[in-house]
Amino acid sequence: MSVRISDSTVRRLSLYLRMLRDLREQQVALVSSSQLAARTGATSAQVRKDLSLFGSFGKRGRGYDVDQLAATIEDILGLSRTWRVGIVGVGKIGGALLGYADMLRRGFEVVAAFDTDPAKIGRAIFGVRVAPLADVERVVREEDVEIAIVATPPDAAHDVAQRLADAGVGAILNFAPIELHGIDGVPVRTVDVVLELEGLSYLLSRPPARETD
Amino acid sequence: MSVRISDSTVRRLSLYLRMLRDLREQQVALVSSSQLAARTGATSAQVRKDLSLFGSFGKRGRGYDVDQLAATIEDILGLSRTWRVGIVGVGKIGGALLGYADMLRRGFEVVAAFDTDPAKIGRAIFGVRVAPLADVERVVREEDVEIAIVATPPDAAHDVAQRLADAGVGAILNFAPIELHGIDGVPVRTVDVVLELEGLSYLLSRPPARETD
DNA sequence: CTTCGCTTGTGAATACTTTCACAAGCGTGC
DNA sequence: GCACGCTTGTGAAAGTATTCACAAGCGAAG
Repeated sequence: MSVRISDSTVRRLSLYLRMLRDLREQQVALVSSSQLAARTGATSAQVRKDLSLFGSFGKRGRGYDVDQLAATIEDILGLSRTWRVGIVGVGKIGGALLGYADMLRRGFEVVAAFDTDPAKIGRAIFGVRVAPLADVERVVREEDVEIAIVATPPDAAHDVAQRLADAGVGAILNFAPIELHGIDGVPVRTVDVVLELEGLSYLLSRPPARETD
Repeated sequence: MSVRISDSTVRRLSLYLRMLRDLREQQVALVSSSQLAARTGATSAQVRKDLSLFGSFGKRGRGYDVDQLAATIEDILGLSRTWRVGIVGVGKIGGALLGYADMLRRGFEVVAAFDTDPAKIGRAIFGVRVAPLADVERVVREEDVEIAIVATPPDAAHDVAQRLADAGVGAILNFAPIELHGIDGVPVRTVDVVLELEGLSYLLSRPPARETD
């Protein structure tokens, strides 16, 4: 039965879920696909198609039950639990992520942090003690780190990612400006701020699309 | 002549460019589409197709001239110049971006920063003086901010983005965990760390794809 | 000057995503 | 219990993106 679900569908599911949680908080009971679409930048047909890939959750003529749909998407995305996250590299970006309260609120708890800088090792930052990178294998095992965030300089990133994969981490979120691939069978996603800026640069450099053309 | 260029193509062009700049530094003169593909996670056919959208830059039998192709892609992406960037919200993430040296090295200079916190206003962080958010219109004009980074709490983000657009900013990179749309004709990209983590959570929650299935 | 190895550029084919459009169905009101 | 307004679920159509596969062409070697 299981179809391959595209990345963009998963991304949209996250957005739907975020909106559903808001609605849940506001005690709204029902929501239609077009309401979901309006605030997530999708179309109503897309919302329905996305959801239909996993089952039939709505009531014709009424819409979707907010509580139930939220719970369903949480299940689909694996968000009915808290994930244990480790951060490698407690520099500017790694440090900012360590203290990013939204992560914990949304189900990702930072349980370990690593660095090579002796000035940082041993200190606790936002309640997490920074361990030496050398101990990464042991700490990943002991703390049961499931998802790792790589926030090292680019030249260290590939090596670190491979060590994390070998140590048993299940997925990696990479902030180093380098393409990480061929890391075992561990999925890697890269967040690259400058890449995003370059995309905007491209748009700004095009002759602005005028109506009359 | 101008075709619509997809987002993914632009993204890949950025990756090619990054690799070409490395090669340029190492004095490599020529590169083939398959070499470009290998380190960027694309296929060689895709590299050639991407480039062919803009013209014919290679030499059959030899590959692409590194210097010339780098310059061409820089032109396409609008990266032969430095862009003036403003950051709104000097919290953990905004502050980290302020000091992110890679941005400047790759052509994005932070020329303005804003916050509402009186403790931060007036202080210079990484050489940039923090202005009160109230002055955003004036400072954007005076400093000629072309691209703005929104790193405010989510409930302030939409408002801030609209003010930036009205003040003449040409593009927005949003770090607030909220979908920003309907901001005039100004392109907006959102970087959402938790969204990426949720995507990984989905992958980790699927029954691992085995060969024998 | 010709052959050979290699690589580009690109139509055609395939795969994937999104949009369309409408029958099916739910619940309210009469 | 019937009709009506509204919304889902979904095949089919349209639109995009990627991969295939090969002729065209470059340069080196002989």
